[in-house]
Amino acid sequence: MQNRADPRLLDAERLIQERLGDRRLDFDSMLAVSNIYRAATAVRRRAERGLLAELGLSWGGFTTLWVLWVWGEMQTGELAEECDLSKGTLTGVVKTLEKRGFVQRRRVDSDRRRVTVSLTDSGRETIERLFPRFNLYEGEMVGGLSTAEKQRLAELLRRVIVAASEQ
Amino acid sequence: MQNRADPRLLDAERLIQERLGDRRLDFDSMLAVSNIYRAATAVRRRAERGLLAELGLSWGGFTTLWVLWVWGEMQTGELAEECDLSKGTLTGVVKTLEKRGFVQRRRVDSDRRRVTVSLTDSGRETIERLFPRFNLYEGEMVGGLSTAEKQRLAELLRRVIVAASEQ
DNA sequence: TACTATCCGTTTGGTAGCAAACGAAATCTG
DNA sequence: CAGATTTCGTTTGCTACCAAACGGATAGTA
Repeated sequence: MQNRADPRLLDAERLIQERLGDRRLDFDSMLAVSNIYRAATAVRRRAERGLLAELGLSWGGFTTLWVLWVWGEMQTGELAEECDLSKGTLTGVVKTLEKRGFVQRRRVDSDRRRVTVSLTDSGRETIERLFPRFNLYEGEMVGGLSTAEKQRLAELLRRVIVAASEQ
Repeated sequence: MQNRADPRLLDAERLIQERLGDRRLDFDSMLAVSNIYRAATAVRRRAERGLLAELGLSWGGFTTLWVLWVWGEMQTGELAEECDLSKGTLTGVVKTLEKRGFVQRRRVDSDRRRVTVSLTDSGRETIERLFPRFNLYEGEMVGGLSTAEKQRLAELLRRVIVAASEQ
């Protein structure tokens, strides 16, 4: 365990250590997990406020456009999984994107339970204009890390994703 | 850039590389950021479904109880910042926790704009019983990592938090 | 004192997000 | 082919979450 006064820790982390220093708990895991969550929130907020708000897009809306751009027309279920959203949530997100004219729904003739979603021309233009800027934001947010560190970070997180997704 | 067929990548990462391999973009940053977000979602969902749902607590509700446990009675504004929530959101979360009998509000006499929040006995019992189990979950979710790797992960994320929180 | 500006927590209006229930469509079984 | 089961996407009911507007309270200024 690191020293309580370690200047590399965030203020909150130091305070927690002061308050709970004598309790028996897994500090390393706690700090790793809570920093994952804090980093995700910070990243999302920065992108939403600085970039996505211009177009009235939420993080989920942006992700959906991005996935459709990369994968092309998809069925709703697949799309939800790829966007890491429940299918119920995706219905709402797609509805919002449809209202904005970015995507369109199409019922599948061969199986009329199914619905596919695809980008409209406007949606494609939007994501093609937006993504390079988004990618610049991503670069800024991890800009303090070297290439090797970014890859290391991604790799460590990949293992957390796998472990946390089990069961 | 890593090889497209690199088996260490998640399926989605491979597909994205296949689709966008010839576009000019910052892949390392993209993978780092998107894995931060995916890991946070996975971690949150696992904790909510496996543990917090028992008590009808959301992630935000749990965080609030935890912060109050560590810091003691706090003013609303401070509490919101520490929980990484907007003050409007915190009002709602505290309202829910109050309904469940876990926290109580108190108006400050010396400045009647202010309100403090503190744990009730029931809230304290709840968090004291819950946190060790939560900490075990945290340990499982990063269980594939060595102690040094957990610390490394936390440290890398710390730098992302700082960079993404600027401005 | 009055008048302004600032500071706080809450409210408002909106989207996001989930689990569970639902209805329509397809598939399986006998 | 009829009835049961499974598989889809949507709807429902709820909490969470934010930004911005709001209203009461305090502090600053003349």
